[in-house]
Amino acid sequence: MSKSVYDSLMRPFKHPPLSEFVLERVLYALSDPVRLEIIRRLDEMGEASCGELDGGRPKSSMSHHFRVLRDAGLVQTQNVGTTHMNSLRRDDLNNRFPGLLETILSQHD
Amino acid sequence: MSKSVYDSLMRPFKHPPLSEFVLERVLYALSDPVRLEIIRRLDEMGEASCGELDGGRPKSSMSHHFRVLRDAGLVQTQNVGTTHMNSLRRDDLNNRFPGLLETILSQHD
DNA sequence: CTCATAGTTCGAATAATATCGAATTAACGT
DNA sequence: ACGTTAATTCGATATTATTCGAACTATGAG
Repeated sequence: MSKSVYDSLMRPFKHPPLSEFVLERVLYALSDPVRLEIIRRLDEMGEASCGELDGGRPKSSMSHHFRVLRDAGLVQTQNVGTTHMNSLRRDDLNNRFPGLLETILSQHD
Repeated sequence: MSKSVYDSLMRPFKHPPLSEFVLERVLYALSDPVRLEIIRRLDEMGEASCGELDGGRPKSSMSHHFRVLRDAGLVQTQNVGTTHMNSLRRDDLNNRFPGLLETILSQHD
């Protein structure tokens, strides 16, 4: 599911394995407006750096939110040069919680 | 959607209208293990009193959790005699957030 | 009317989160 | 090496939640 090819690039961050995904933690991570917005943008954009997604918010705040999202298994972050590229762990999420991500992302207003 | 017939029975509790449902609030309400369990039991049982769903937990704690669930629009509570009967606001939820409740309830482990 | 039952509300203690500046780390360009 | 950029970690503060006993409310039974 996760690409072992990229493992070395993702070393600095803990990306939990499927077996450690917890539904409550995923729902909690998505219950914050800032984090939900991050997920929506990543859904549209495919991938984005942290800087592209702050809405003028301090980096340290954003970093915190990204960590919550990573810990929940929603986002994976890989170092590419000096920036951190984030993307959704779509396949992993759909494998562990079928339909959940798509259903939440399909909600509007 | 909500039955006006029952309005008088539900007076003591504020049940938000569809227009006030907020996705983040719903996700937050479900991110607590106790509350998620309540929702799962209500899904199985159809309806239940508060007392039937406490797992030996204090009444005041349960009352708090039910309030969070009501405020999010997940649960409706009506006074019937001396007990409070709770049930899922299935139709309202499916109307406002199509598929969300079912998708979350279909997750296991 | 009195008592018991079912839940709520209040209040206080504890715990968990959020926010953000400052210091830190890492990788790149020159 | 040095400076720059990108983002994390640290630490402090503030906000918000959780928990639960005690007091309160409402309903029904006797």
